[in-house]
Amino acid sequence: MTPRTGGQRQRGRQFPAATVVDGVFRALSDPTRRHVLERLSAKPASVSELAAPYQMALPSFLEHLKVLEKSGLVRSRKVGRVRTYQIAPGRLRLAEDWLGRQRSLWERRLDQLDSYLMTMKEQESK
Amino acid sequence: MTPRTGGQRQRGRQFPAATVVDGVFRALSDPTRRHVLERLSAKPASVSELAAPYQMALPSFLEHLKVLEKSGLVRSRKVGRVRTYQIAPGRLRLAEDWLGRQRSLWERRLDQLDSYLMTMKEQESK
DNA sequence: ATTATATTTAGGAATTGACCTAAGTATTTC
DNA sequence: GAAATACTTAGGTCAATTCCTAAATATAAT
Repeated sequence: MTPRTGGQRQRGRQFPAATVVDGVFRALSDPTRRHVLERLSAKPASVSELAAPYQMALPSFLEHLKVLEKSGLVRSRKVGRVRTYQIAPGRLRLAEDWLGRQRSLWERRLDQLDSYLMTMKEQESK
Repeated sequence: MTPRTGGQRQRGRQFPAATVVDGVFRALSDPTRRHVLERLSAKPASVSELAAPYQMALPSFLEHLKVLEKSGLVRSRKVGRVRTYQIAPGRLRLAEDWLGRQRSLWERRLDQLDSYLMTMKEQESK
């Protein structure tokens, strides 16, 4: 019953438990989505208001909103036929924290050994 | 010779000029890649050293390193047959800045109007 | 010169992501 | 209640991502 019958070994991702952070960074990796977030920083807005600046078809744009909401970066509520989106700051801080932690770590390091192996001659590689 | 002959209108992405930030966030959206970065925060390491903890095939793992390097988050140099990777702090700060800017913006906002439309009843939507 | 080591390249398959058009559904408005 | 309005759902294409195996290349060691 064990796998490994033939060709493929593993198909999906190496880390099945994609953390929340994954989703946040993925959501942020798209310019449209980042623009939307910037827009929402100013104030909440409806789907059509948010979609207006883009020439993208509505359903496509909706996908982006779904990604954002699933990542926890925004929340939405529907009142009547209008759905309004709003920023949800929590997740953002999560990403920021990861980055900050990392940065502080390696900044100290790099400061310390400044160059290490790497600076020994700048001999390119590519 | 112009497109738009039939069905499809636009194929690629809406923003052809994917900024540097795009790549950085994308690179960060994968747990393997984040782990590698964490690892490199401690000190530079070779491909095989970095790959060791993962059961992934080497070529697959190499892909991740390439993504990281293309995003500018790490740099590498090959000496002899060994390629060594190292953190490159610049890009990271870029991402951190974007996040920080955003956060400060909306934190102020949310503080101000605290609830707005959204809190009017918590009527779910899903 | 061989053999071992450390990557690299080539080539593929499955999934996911980002778009699209067309056709709903639910709420107002008139 | 008929027609707008504001999303939603369904279904499809194409490209990029994420893994894989097998084979190649470059260096180092013997």
